[in-house]
Amino acid sequence: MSYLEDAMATGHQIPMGLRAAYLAMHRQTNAILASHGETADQFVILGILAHQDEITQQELVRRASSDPNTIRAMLVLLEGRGLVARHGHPTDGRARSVTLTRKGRQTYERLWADTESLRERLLAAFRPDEADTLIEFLARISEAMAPSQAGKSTVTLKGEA
Amino acid sequence: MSYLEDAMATGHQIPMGLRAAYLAMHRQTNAILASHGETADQFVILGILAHQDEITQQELVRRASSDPNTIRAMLVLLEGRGLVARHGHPTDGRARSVTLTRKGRQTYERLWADTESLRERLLAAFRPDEADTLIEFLARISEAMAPSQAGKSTVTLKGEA
DNA sequence: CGAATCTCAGGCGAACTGATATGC
DNA sequence: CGCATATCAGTTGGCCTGAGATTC
Repeated sequence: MSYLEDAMATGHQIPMGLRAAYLAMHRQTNAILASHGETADQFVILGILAHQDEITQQELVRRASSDPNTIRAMLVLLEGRGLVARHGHPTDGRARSVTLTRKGRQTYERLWADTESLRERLLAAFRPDEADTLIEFLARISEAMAPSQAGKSTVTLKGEA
Repeated sequence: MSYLEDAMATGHQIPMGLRAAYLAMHRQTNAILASHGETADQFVILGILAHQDEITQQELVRRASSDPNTIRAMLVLLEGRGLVARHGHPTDGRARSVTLTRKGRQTYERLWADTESLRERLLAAFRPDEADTLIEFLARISEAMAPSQAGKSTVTLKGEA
């Protein structure tokens, strides 16, 4: 195999591997949470709020790698079930600040416990230093795929930091 | 931070990082393919067929990390647009073997070219040896998240290979 | 017979586009 | 004014469950 064919194969394997890994994790998570009437994506929202409460929907959009319309629809669902609450932002009249209700926090803690075995299986596959490397690699992918990077290819990287 | 808290944070960062990376890539791919009326997931199907034609839907399900109903629905769409064809399997009467049409192959080659800059941006973020490591790490995640591994946690790994 | 492959009907969460209202 | 935040209507692709037909 030539150098170019190697690069082409690698350029194909990373997206396909990333896809397979994410979908496998997403399915397993959904399978576990389905018995509680929850989804993996809702679990993500609750998790973000559990770690930092009282944030705007805009901030939720950013941290959940989602978009305003999707986040709003999910919050409407979660609010209807009494897991989150939305209030007007104290200083910015446009914003809505989202918080976990007590029921929401209790629900999240149970879901976190139920998904413990999943995280164990994940961590068991990596040494501590490997896990750190993996996390850094994943961050590099996110950065490289960021919308602001559109149009910037290998060549244009020359003049950058 | 204690050892346990470190492990907990890592167990949280890997799924969130994986999610962010995949969604970012998926969005960028969809954004590029949208002008051709294609989706990233359809591009995946075409890519699998382009690399190995004449496979069963079952095999497509496995390689695309999908499920039979989804694959069928997507193939119906692709077949309606003349990109793929389905025939009865020669030896197994239950199976349907799927092939790319000439139009399908031409379409795929154009989509592959259009997404070239995306793969370049991805590869530019990693040294060749890092890319290999990343691919191996992603494969480990898929393996750890495989449905057959359900119920097997860290503890049960002791008696395994 | 059981198991595997595919089809079909129906429903749903998530993501998108585009337009709109409101406050910075 | 432009810009940011959020809402709303509508559409879609993708994924799921559950059922069935057919074939191995």
